Amino acid sequence: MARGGAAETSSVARALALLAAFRPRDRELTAAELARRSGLARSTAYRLAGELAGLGMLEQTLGGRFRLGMKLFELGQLALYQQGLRESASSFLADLSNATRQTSHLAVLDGFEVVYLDIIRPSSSPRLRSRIGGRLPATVTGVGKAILAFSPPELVDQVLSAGLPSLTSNSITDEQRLRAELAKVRRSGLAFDHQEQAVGTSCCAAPVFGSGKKVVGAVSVSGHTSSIRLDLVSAAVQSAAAGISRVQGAGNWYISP
Amino acid sequence: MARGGAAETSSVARALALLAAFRPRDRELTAAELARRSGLARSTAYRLAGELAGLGMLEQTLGGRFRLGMKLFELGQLALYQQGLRESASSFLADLSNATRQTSHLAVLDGFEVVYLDIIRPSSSPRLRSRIGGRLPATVTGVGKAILAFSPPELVDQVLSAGLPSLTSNSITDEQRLRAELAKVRRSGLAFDHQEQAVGTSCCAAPVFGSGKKVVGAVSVSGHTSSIRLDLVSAAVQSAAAGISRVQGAGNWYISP
DNA sequence: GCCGCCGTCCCACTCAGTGGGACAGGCCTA
DNA sequence: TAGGCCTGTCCCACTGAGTGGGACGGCGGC
Repeated sequence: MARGGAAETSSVARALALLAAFRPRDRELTAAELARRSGLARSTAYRLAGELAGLGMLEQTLGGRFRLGMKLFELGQLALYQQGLRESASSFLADLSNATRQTSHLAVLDGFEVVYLDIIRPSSSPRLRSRIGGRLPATVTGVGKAILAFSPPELVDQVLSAGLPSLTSNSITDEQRLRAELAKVRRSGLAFDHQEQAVGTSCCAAPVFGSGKKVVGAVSVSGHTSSIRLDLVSAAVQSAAAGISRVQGAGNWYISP
Repeated sequence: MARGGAAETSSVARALALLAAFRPRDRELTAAELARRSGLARSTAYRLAGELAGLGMLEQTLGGRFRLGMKLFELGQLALYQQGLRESASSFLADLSNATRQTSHLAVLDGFEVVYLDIIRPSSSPRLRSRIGGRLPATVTGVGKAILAFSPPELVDQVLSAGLPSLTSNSITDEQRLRAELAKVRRSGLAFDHQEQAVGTSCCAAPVFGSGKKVVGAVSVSGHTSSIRLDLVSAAVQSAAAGISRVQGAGNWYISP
């Protein structure tokens, strides 16, 4: 064999590089395009893609192009199901959206970023930029701050030392300010996002706890800054988070011990 | 190297065997359990699982056990997003559930089975057995029959020649009877499931078309046989399917050409 | 006509992946 | 307490599976 053009070595890493070559925009990619994006040799990419297609991880369309396969969706859904979080949260999220007439989110922390597990948007409400499965830096989102505030200090240190990204002029980029913010979140049980992730969007979030009172995620309600009253929705967000925590087996977590 | 215990050869196939070892029930598996289920050597399974964990496809919990990773969910969601179907269907599905007060489904065909892309259950409605990402034989479901009825004859022949599974005593197992049923579906634009997939559950489905008037999936409303009036929901199902088809770019598909 | 890019296939080389085995530790039952 | 069984974890010699360079024909634009 020979050295991979850039970095990857093992076969599985190469195969994953092919899958990771897909970005939200593109629906189908040619084998040559896959080779270019993954940095693999053309013939290798071609053969690997064919193999992945045989396994259902990719699908080959009539033009010989490739797109992400249904098996991938199936496995991903299984991953979610096994975490159990979304299942127990779904009805609470729906109630939350109905009551507030705003978009509600369920997210977990993965590395230094939050991943959205579920998003429920009332038909009346305008579409936001968030997407199920999408990810954002934890420090600029309400859900991220809600999770971090109740995470072990070592984790917070790691996240902070990785740098504080800035998505808008409101994003918190100062470490001390963020620590103070997290302390406030810890006291109130609520995290807010005042146009820190996107201009014109505000959000109110609360942490969700699992067994052992360990934080496992967060829920939020967000909407256009002009159309959402954070003070009015905060109680609903908090009670939804508490409800999900209860189902997750956290018992009565709030009202500081 | 040496022969795989059972069948698989390539590295990626081996890695996928590890992922496929997970079943809906189990949340976490030990490396040894993974080895047993996948038929791989213990040391191979151990190393591969570690590699997959490094890539985010698996997650390693404190006990050294493994579970499906968040990256998998992310990729699966991307696969769905790129198909575009669920996005455009979501509001129609929600309307459908609201209007009928029953569970609505969106499904596509994959091989000889249907895969559920989305399921919306009104909070009042009891939980059915269906699961997002779950699959069932096409011939015993309303959505499956709706899709098959408008699929190329060759595909129907393939599905039929693969055998007609029987999940309840109502499942159609006779090829001629199923062909007659599909013809009826083609005329009416509606497919029904009278306890053919599960005893006590009935369903009404309609096909969804994409560009070129090609069938791309189906929507359905289903509920407990005693609580659902199929004749009353059929119009709603049909109009929802038509709406999704319109958004998908199928134009006016119905009213036979 | 030429050029560039595509999908597809072949094949010799070689090193990455494989699995047998070893070791320590945990959890049973006896 | 001793024995058995099953873990997680690591090492390492062997080898065949995976790699990528290259070739071929077809397609589309200039």
